[in-house]
Amino acid sequence: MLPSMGENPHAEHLSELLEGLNEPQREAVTHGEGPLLILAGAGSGKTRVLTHRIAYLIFTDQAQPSEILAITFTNKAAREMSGRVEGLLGRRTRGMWLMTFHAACARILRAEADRLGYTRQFTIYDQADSRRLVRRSADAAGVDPKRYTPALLHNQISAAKNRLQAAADLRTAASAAGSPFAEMLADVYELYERDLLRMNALDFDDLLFRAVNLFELFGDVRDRYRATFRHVLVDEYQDTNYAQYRLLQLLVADQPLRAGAPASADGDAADVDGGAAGGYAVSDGGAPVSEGSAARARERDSVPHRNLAVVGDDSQSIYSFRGADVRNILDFQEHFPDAHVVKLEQNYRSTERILRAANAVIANNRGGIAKRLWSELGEGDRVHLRALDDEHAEARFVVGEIERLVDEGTSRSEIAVLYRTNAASRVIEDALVRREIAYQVIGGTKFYERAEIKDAIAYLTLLANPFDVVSFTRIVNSPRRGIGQTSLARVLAHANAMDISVWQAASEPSSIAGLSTAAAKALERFMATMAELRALAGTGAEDVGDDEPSEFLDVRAHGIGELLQATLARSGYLEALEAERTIEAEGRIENLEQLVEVAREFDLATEDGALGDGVGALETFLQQVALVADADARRDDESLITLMTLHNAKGLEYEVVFISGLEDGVFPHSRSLDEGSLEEERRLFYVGITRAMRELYLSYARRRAAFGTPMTGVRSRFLDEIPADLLDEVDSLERFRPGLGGTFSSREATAGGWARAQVREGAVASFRLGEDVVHAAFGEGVVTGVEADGVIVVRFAGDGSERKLMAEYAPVSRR
DNA sequence: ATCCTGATTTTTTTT
DNA sequence: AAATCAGGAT
Repeated sequence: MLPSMGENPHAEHLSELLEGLNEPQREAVTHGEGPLLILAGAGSGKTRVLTHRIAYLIFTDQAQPSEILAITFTNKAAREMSGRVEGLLGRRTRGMWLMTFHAACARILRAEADRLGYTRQFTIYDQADSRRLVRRSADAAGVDPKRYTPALLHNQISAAKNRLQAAADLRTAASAAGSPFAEMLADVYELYERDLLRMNALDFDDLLFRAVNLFELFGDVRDRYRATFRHVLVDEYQDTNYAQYRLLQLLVADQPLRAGAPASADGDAADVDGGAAGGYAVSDGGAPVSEGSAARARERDSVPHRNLAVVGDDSQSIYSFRGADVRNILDFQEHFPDAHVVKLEQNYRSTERILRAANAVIANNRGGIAKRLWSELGEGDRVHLRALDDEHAEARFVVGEIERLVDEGTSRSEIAVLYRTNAASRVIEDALVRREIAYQVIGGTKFYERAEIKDAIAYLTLLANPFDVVSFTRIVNSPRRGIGQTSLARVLAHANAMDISVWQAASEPSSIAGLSTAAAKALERFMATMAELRALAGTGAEDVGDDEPSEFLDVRAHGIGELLQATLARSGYLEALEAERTIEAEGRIENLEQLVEVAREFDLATEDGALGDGVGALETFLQQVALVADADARRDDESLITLMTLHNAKGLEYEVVFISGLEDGVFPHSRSLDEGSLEEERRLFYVGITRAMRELYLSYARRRAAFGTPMTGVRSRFLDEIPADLLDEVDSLERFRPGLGGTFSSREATAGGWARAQVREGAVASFRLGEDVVHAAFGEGVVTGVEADGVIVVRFAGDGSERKLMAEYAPVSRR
């Protein structure tokens, strides 16, 4: 299978490519056809292996760039990998698909939208948009929003989608189980789905779900992509969910190999929507296949090639809350019995002591694939552990230590402070500001989630997709135009009744029943502005509201930057902000200017027709904006300390790492204790530890304010899992160990933060199967399972949900 | 329709 | 402590 190096024109590249790789790395890079599982411990050079493998496939002529689909989880990772592949290949990366799951699916769906009953201008709703829509659906279904919050309902729907369950599947299951909660959920899900389709919109989960639908319903489409992507590579495979697994399955293999897939993955295919199979012309133009490779692809048959290379580390699986399933990586060899397996255990990042701490911590998890990280970087310093009086003292300690390190010559860009929840950044920020140390916070309040940015985007979105009710609702009265709740409701009702787009309904205010003259006039002015902008965007308004897919807006003539600027000016949005004359408004204006700048950059970057796929520039821009997380905006600025959550830190490395808030209830988080997902918290700790190259600082506070009220806390149980000889624990006097004469034991005191208040003292945790229990938050229930480690499974009467609880710590008792 | 005020709630983690 | 929400006044 391997071409001999002598005949290969790239021979010198090849040896260069393999130089400096260790044995298992080289094995992974040079693996030929067929499934490949790369178990890559933290810091073991997995990105290197992935990028070199891509280059190797191309140099050995096993694949053209356009035949490679490389998938990451974040845009940042995609960009990084793209840069590195370019470094190896030069310009030969053109045509390669190197992007996130969501971006790849969005691109495919844009090209094939008509097959599923959408137009190519479909909107992508982020979580906030989706939630707003769920709220409306729940409202329409008569659900009490107090009892079932839109957030809870959306989570349930999202989870269902990640399991590839459509509303109809939930309905079937609900009837079978006779659960009123499930019936209600199915109601909301149905309404939500109907609205999404009507608005020509997809939520995040739909991107995956609909892509799977597409491949399942249309074999020809699936075959086309299957033939196109001869090699599929996936990074962070431990974080894939069922939908992603299924998608890969469809791309590289024939049958679903996993038995016992959650519920009926087949039932939903028919459910996509009424119009799905309804005779849309098969589009040929949208196929993302370049001329040459298309020809080559056609020569090959569509027999699944099984060329799937996945890289991951089960010990770093930390996204189960969003549907990720570690089993995907654990069972890879069952899914692909002929898989070649490579283990990367040599770590090139951290000193020995840090790795020993990490190994010791993760050893407390059961199951998983045995790995033992080692490095040649020497012993290194011990892990620093500090106990502080409260969170302010902790922040001062962290900042003081940062000042010392910087004085000694450490670059600020080499220092990161990690915490469990976004809210925890505030105290540390305060301390940094006080000492005048520049920093950046990754994640948290996101640029693209700011109201003014979302407003601006909504304007553009409505121009592209006249069906988008969410965007319309958002901007119709922003800035204030005198179109309030009542008028808005009338417009929406009218659009609904007449079965026309909101745009069309709003364009003729006179025909809307019950609309006040003032409101009608305001609406008329608003729509005149929008029509103007739409004309500026390069399209007549005549196709708006038709069910026929409209042509893409041609903004090429002006550019999106200009369109955006015109939008902000003519809508009166900027004017309204300027009139406020507040510092806050000034900040908003600055943000908007930044967004215009982003749009201009986009215009420049796509000037040379790099857009491809025959997709409109505006759609592409909006899609790009919808799919970027703020974590991508990390700057490698020399002068900034970096603050972020542990989740955001995955994949990164720093010379010096602080992990703060190591208290039970904070980390591990109280909520995860309730749900019995302690092992995932431990993996998160493992991820945090392994970010550190040289120095690792762990800290906790004995007292910490939760919701404004101070609470006493206990140091994290995870700290006791690190062998004492690895620790440098200066504050030994105040250090507390259970059973050594402390005033409380870790059994009585518990979960920090608000959960602590719910805990009764001395509740001895022993529950039996079938016992009736009552929980402080979830109400009455019955024990349906008793697991190891004091974990019990309880089915609650209230909502029929089944939850795993830590009997010892959850506020649950016999009744 | 909009603004003000007091009450209530918030803290996982994110593509 | 801060942000969001509900209800009532303007």
